[in-house]
Amino acid sequence: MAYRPTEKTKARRAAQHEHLLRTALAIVAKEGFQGLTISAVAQEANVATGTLYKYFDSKAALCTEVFKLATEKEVNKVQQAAFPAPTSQPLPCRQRLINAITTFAQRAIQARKLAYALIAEPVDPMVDTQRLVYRQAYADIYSELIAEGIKAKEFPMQSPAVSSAALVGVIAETLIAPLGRDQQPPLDMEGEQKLINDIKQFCLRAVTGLPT
Amino acid sequence: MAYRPTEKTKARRAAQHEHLLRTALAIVAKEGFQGLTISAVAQEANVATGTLYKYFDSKAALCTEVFKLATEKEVNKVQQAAFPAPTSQPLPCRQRLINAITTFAQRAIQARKLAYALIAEPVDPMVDTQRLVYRQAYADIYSELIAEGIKAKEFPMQSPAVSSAALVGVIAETLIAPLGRDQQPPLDMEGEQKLINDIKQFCLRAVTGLPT
DNA sequence: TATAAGTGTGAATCATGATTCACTTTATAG
DNA sequence: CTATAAAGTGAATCATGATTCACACTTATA
Repeated sequence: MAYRPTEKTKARRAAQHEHLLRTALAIVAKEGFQGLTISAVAQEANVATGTLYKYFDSKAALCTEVFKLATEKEVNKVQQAAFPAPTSQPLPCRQRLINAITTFAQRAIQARKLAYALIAEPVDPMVDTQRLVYRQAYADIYSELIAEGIKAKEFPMQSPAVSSAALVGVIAETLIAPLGRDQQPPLDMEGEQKLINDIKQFCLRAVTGLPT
Repeated sequence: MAYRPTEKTKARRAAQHEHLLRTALAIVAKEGFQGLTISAVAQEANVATGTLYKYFDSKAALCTEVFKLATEKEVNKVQQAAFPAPTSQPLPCRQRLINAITTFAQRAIQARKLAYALIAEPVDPMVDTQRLVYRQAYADIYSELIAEGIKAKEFPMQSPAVSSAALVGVIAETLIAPLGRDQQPPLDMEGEQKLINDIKQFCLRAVTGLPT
């Protein structure tokens, strides 16, 4: 009689799903969540608006998936910086903290609009919930690193939960918020290095309790 | 011939303006900017929607005024904590920093919904611009205090602009963001003190570069 | 009291953008 | 080729909430 989904059609469906998702991500990276409308995605992806709804239950669902996609990659990079594959010569926590912050900062500056969208851009509450998860993912990395540093006596006693959230706040406010809001001219290379360095020093003092 | 505004009518107009503004503020304090709609304000204030437009050019203008009203009071309190009226025995910068942070934290916990609305709630871009001003007002206080502390050799060399923004970020992320998003049960008195203390320690280490 | 200007009204209108759905097209199995 | 299920279409519909405006009511001068 009839029709039955096959490997080929399943693959096509998955490919389309990915295509739409990446199109949406590109829009967010260029214009922020403000520019992420169903019709914009449809237009950019050369499909009709209705098609989007064959792949995503709602705009909220789409936003969530976009958020996840963007998040995973970024968080992974920072995770690797904080917890590198073990080598013969293990790095001290202090150095790994520096690496994590620098990695985050540099990637954020590279894709400032995206970083702003993920961290700070005002978005509707549905997406904001997802953002909480995202920030927590970062905080968890720092939290683990700080706990390790305390145990190793590298860092003084402190609440890893509070300190890690604080670090996320520092970075969000110093680095990302000013970048994204308006069209402030981008910093030159030199100013950028100085900014990252100032942030790094602040975070180090805060976590280590030592003058830098 | 004709009509001319008089003292009495001007006063009435000013009173009405204030009444509407305070009504709007009350809504924000209770429900956040999410609940701030023209019709909600009208209803609460017992006027028609059209009346709002006799007093405010647009919703954006109303939001801006609400923001300012709420802001000024809060910023003033912190300002006073950071720069108290000079006494015979001037306080060290370190202590004034502690006072400023504590003041902010306690007021935020008192009126958590309002604090969340002002600092972190996702709002439309028009209001977000105003928020930038608000955060900057806080940052300016810290910035001046830090600069003074550096000059007095209480604090090590650092960028006051970066450190002050970082402090705002710390407070926003650790204190306010977790409070406002969902309906997390409020902390008990003890947990609250511990949280404030952890934040205080973090900030002190960051600014002074000394173990606490 | 007559006239001009200001204030208040709230239903109607707009604007934006998500969501639906009747219909067309495409892919698969017999 | 034919029947069936899925994918794609896009104009029409909904939902939300800001904004307008023709009209009624008040207040201040002459």
